[in-house]
Amino acid sequence: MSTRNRRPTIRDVAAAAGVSRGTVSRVLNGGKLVSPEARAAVEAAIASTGYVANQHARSLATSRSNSIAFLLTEPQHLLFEDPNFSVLLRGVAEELSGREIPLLLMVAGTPSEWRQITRYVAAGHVDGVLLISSHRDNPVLADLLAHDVPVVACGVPLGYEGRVGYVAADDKLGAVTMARHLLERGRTRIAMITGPLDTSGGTLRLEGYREALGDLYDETLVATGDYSRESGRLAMAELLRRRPDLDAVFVASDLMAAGALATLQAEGRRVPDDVAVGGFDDSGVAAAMHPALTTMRQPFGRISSEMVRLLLEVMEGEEPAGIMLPTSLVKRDST
Amino acid sequence: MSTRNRRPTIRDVAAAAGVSRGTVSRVLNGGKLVSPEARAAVEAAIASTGYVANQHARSLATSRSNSIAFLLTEPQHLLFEDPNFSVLLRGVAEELSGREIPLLLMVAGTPSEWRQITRYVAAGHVDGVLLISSHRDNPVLADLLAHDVPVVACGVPLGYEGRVGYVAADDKLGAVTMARHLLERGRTRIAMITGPLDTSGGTLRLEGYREALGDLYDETLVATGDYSRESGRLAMAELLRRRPDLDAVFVASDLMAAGALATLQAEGRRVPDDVAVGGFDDSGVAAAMHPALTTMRQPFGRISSEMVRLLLEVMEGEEPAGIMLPTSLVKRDST
DNA sequence: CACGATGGTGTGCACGGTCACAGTAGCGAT
DNA sequence: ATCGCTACTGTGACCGTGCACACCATCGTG
Repeated sequence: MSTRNRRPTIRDVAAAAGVSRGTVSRVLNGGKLVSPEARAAVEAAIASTGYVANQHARSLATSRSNSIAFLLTEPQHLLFEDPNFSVLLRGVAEELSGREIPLLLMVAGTPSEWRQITRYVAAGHVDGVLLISSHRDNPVLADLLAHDVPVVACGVPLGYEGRVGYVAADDKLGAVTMARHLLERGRTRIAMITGPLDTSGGTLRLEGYREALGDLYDETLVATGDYSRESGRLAMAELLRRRPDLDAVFVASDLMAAGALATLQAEGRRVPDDVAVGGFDDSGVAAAMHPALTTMRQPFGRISSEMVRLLLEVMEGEEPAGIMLPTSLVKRDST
Repeated sequence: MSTRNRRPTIRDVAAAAGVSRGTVSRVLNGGKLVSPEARAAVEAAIASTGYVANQHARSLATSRSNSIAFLLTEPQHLLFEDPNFSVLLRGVAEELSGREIPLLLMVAGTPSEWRQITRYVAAGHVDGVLLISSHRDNPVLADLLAHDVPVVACGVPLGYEGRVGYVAADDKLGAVTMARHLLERGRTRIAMITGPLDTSGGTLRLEGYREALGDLYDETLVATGDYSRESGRLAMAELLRRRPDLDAVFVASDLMAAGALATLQAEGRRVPDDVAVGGFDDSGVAAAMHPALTTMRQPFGRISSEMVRLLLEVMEGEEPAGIMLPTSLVKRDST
């Protein structure tokens, strides 16, 4: 007399409600062609039997999985270090939890994992993909598009504009804003530590900085990092070697800014008196730094919710749109 | 002449290989009763057709989903702030990526989400659950066990020892180690900022501290936080008010230690000269703090890989085991 | 030579849904 | 009375697998 008989199926519900499977199915899928009495009976039967639809059977019949993937095509250590990923992930999970759409987390850091994931996704195991931070030479995006998989990218997808939906912060304008802010503070030898230049965020922030600086721009003021704290530390050291006279630095991520700040302080530069430091992201570390970091806030909450919304639209057959969200300057103590 | 006909099925493969569906199925599932020629033919056919098994059909037939869930039963903002979660998540994803087992991320911070998730999991949509940080009053664990869902918890599951598998760092011994380290440094008025006391990590670290202090223990030296940076800041302020004479503080997480450090510095206490600070976790912020934080390293990599290994075992029908992993003291500049 | 093992293979059914289609009842209009 | 229309309901086929079972050679053995 175990209660571990069998999960109730749609047939059990139909029997309990005195209707047919078809009617139960219609109730489940919100069809309008159901009489009020039948609907009530079915709903009562569902409650009394404790019925929960079998997603696998449903997927088999409809060939839709009703799930989406959060795909990270970065070496794993970046998920580990960069807080932005987890912030995005959180936003997406939150946005999705109300909609009963399961979220699959996929991390593919190596070419062999790229192939594996592509195969898996192309096989129809997920209905759509939220693609995070794809470098330009990464073939995953092209493969997904070739298989008609709905994709929404985070950040402008270099080389695929118009063919794939995306949500991005306005990196260029943000960089312009920060650079102008530093100029207004009276700084004239403003260095920059960029992100990887094969990503849209990396290049666009550099572009904005360059544009805002105008004649003050000089390539000896620019060093490149990879968004890790350590790379910020190294890039700052390199910049100080090349341009000991610099009086400000715009760092393309808060985490790199933390590294840069450590270098500056180790070298005895006072921040912001000797060198002003501006970051990008407004991640958790920004406010906790000493001095607290002036930075450009990215609207991560909106980015993730818009990504989800857009992906669902694309999955419905809409044309992929591109959404650009504004960043905002958060003034603290480092500038 | 579109290539968008239809995904190849096991029948297509069978036809291409000149064998029956059954034989293809046997090859796919590693059955031994297949002749070498048939196996070779099937493998060639799989390659030429680009066949990928339909997971939904397979799950329907076997009533196993071949996926596991990473279930976070915390208010969402903690995922946002606490870096340990993402470190664990990364470890789990890494461990799983080699095994072709998809990982579902579920976040359930409210009672209504708990019910929803429980329903979903109990309906058989995942084969097992990695449960992260369940507070004692959380009914999710009990519900999952009641539905015979294989579960492995992170940290000792208070009240369920023996009934559910778990992987934990040795919190108590770690706390003893840190407390002794502070004693060896000659400190005698050692305060503690604990984690939430309805979690095993929270109580066990307090126990270890208390045991190591012996006669030096005094309840005015203890304040409670919730693992957030802000709570560390507040708890430290409270401790300084109660015991301005304290000369060391053991903080139950690095993030809270960062908050505590900020308070200490704001109050003009020199670290470590006036007050030594010890953390717990060895998360990314520890080495980046000023001064760099002495802390207990938790073996997150091993924790996540052992959790996965253990869960797979339980899913195979093994009895749930408990695994305790050692922590290690990382001496830096704050003690 | 009959026989039972043994290794290999093909086939029907079940898994739990969805969906197209056929069917029915009620009702107003012709 | 017949017809067509509308609102609803039931049914069978099908989605792509795995699995139990039946079957078929082959071969060594008594």
